[in-house]
Amino acid sequence: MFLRGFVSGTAASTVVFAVIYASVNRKEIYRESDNPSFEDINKLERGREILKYGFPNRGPELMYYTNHVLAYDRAKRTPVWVAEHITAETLKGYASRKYEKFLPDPRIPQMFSAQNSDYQKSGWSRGHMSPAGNHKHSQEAMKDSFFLSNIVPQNFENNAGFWNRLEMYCRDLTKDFQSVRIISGPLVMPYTEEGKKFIKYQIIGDNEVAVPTHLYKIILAERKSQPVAVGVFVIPNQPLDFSHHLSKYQITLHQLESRTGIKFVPNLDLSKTVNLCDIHSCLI
DNA sequence: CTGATCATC
DNA sequence: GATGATCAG
Repeated sequence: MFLRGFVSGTAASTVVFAVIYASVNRKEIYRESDNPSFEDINKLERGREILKYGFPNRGPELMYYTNHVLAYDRAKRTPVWVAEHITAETLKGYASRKYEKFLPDPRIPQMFSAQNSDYQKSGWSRGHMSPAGNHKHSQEAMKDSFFLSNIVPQNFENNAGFWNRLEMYCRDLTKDFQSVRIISGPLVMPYTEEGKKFIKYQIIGDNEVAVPTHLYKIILAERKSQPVAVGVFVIPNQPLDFSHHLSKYQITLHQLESRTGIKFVPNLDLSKTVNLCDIHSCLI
């Protein structure tokens, strides 16, 4: 079974603590800024003068929806990451995707937003990060999931196949765990050429939506209010044979952090290679 | 479940 | 262009 290797992985516990401590750490930062020193006040006032007429604010603010939260990448016109929380209860219901269609997110300024026309005839399908199937308890929640802010250009066969199986696996986890939290997103991985590293990715449509080279999911399950299992998946955005072993697709926590914007605890060893699961045994 | 596409109004 | 039926993995 999937679960065995899943729970026992050493990287698993590392990421559990990383996710949990991230929020604690932010509170400490806020506490410091509540009581700034004189030097900090001088910097703040000087900074306000420097930035008097504005500045390019590229820090993605969190966007909250009925049943998911995301950070949006205005340059790539895709989410940076999408977070969700599912339980056996929230997966029940009769909400259906037949009532919904993909729409540009009205909360994203048009010049930074993807349009359906970008995807049509691009060769890439519109792939949910927070899946429609995770919002069956609420038609409104499902409607939110069809905003293009939750969508990434994804290989069609991968979307209907391997990625779909991974989403099904996440839902299955709620049978064994009281609660499952999932962070999903697109990833552009570098390649090496003549000893140098490069990043290259396709852009589609008039709005130049970025096609990721990979997709990832970070899964944290919970039992008796304790996180007891976690998995990190990084899979290429291409047709995948279910029987193929993905051990070669390894990634360090540092790479994951720098490419996704997800923040891990400061004292974590980010050079540690994440132990990717043996997908073959996972999904059967 | 995951999607696109085509006929129809 | 919107909608619903149909098709495919």
